[in-house]
Amino acid sequence: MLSSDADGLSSRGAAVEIADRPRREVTLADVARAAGVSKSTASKALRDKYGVGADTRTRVREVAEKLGFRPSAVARQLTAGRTGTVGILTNDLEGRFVIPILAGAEDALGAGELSVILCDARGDAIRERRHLRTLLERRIDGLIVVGGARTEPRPSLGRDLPLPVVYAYAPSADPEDVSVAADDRLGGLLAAEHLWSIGRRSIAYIGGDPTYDASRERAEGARAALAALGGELITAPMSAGSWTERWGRLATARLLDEQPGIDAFIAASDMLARAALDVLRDRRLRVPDDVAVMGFDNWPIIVTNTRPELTSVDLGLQELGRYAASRIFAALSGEEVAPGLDLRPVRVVVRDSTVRNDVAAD
Amino acid sequence: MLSSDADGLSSRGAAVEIADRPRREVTLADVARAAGVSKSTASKALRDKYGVGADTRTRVREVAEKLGFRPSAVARQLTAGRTGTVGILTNDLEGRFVIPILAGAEDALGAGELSVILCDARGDAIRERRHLRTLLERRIDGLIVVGGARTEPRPSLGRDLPLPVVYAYAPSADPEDVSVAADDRLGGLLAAEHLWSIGRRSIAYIGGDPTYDASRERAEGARAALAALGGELITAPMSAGSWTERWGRLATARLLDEQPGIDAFIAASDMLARAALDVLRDRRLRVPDDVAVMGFDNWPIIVTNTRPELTSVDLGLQELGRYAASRIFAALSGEEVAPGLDLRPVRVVVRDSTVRNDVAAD
DNA sequence: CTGTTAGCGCGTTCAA
DNA sequence: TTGAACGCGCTAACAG
Repeated sequence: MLSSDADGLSSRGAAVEIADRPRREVTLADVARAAGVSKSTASKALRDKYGVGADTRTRVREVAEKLGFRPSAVARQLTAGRTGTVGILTNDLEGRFVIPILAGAEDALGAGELSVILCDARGDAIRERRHLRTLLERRIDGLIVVGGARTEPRPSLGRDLPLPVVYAYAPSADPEDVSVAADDRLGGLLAAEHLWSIGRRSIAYIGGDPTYDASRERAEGARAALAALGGELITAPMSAGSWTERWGRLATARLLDEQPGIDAFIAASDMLARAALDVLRDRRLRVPDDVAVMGFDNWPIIVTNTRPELTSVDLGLQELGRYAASRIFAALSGEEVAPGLDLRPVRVVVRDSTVRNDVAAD
Repeated sequence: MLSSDADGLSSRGAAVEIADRPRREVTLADVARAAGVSKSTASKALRDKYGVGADTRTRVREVAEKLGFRPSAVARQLTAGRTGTVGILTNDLEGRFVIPILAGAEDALGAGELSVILCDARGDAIRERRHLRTLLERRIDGLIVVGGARTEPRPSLGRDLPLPVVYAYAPSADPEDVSVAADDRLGGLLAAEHLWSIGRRSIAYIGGDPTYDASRERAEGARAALAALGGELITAPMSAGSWTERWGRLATARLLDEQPGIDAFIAASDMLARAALDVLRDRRLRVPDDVAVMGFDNWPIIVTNTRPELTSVDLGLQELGRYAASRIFAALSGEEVAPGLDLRPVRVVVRDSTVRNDVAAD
């Protein structure tokens, strides 16, 4: 069922008036009347303001409690000028990258008493404008724009928005906007360093769709790290690359055939790494003994289900969401938030596919 | 960067007053003044109401446009009594089952001009109460409670909430509440019928964590279907079951060893099905020729990446979210929504792991 | 310490 | 066709 019925008030003055009204919320005036004080006194009493007698306060509170009074945030917002809401605008709600960011942001915002209004434009610019309009009319205090599948810069929503805006994951194309994103290049760099540190010297990269910046950045990072260490990154022509396991298997096989002696793979995603594991298994190559493998994303459901479990670069997306929220808070409290792209650190999570920790089961 | 600066208005009367105020939104009064009409006229003009001259209307609109007027939803809500918002309360935002439901609901609600306020209680009852309080104070028009990982009934939020509430995925324990969920039993039933229809007569079930209703319901459905067809479902003792691939491999191996002649597996999840595929592959059993395999969830990233691609039961979660939203709309428009659990249909998505469609690649 | 008054920004009577 | 006045629920400024 839906709407409930009246509450258990009664007693006191306005019995007749309230009794059986077709569903009205209990208002401050009701409380004040029932407590025999004025609205402003009731208001103060309920909010620990100075200037209210202790006895009055408790009486008002009891009455409010009994009546089931819920102060209307709407009314409060009208005078306060702030709504205590932050919009989160995304284009790919179903994508798995958006979720952790969203979760992190919601968590941080909620802890700061801000509610999240969620909008999914599903990649449609028209819908995006519509949602933006709605959000502005709702007088949100801040806005987080969460990029979808790709990390490429996205069009700015404009500089003249009357509120703090933070772009997360996919930065804004306008350098004057505030953007936060995961540092893919650093990820590649750390991955290569990790493999180097465990003695691998013949490290190959399995890229994803080469039109993705993320795939290229990760390769760049690895390449740079190895160059600094005196090594070199082995790559395959990636013109046909994609994010499918099918491609992962193909690329792995090709690399193994053409470049004998490979002792480690960096895959641009966990799915690709998993594909690599499958191929290595088929070829009776031991992981990590013969070949170490690591992926990107640290996607729990994948990395803990492969055999052996998969070392992976964690992009810290939840933390990214939290960080985006913190930028909003900063702006809201008057701080000057520096414009531009703020690249956030990532980290390598080591598992059995590069360093054996315990008995390999199965 | 954050708050922008003034807009390009100027001209007309109140130049001094507005000029450089510390960031005030353009209000209806501003528009009215600038257009030389009264507030009420401006209001009507902007909303196609009768009783406004055509020329007046266009003039007001031009002015509003130029001033960048955005009617405050907050103010409107105060008198309207409705806020045009729906709360979505979940306990497992990061879980992959919540997302499609959330996406479906957001889509349907957004199309109906309702905004979504998202709250994640992360399984904490205290936090849930707090969020609920906030939502009620924000005067949401409706509430959707989206269950997390498990499908078991959850505690009701109470019968006396002054708004329509719909529980999705995990129903409310109170039969007086409105609940919608995927029909797991039907899923098991359809799965078994599908396999039977392609000639399989020795069908085994790989369950997940046996403490999950979902795992048991699916088995029940399959068992019932086979019983009706004159068959019997082969199961393994599931006391040790879980949702990991590790368990999936174990269970598959055990079933194959103990029950020779199995020609089909129904796994309680796609991950488990994937594990089964791995074992079958290791044993050089052909899929689907020797053994057909199907999973549950129809999780895109998994089912399209296995070899062969995986037949799976789609729980229609996005549609479930949409349906939950529709229940809210119904209640909001005064319809009587029947209380109780409303089980929604699921469907089998056939792929190569049960019926070969095209050349097996790789 | 308490009560009265005046908005917040909009929509909606009801007169003019 | 237009405008003045009121109210939505609450808070903040002032009086008492």
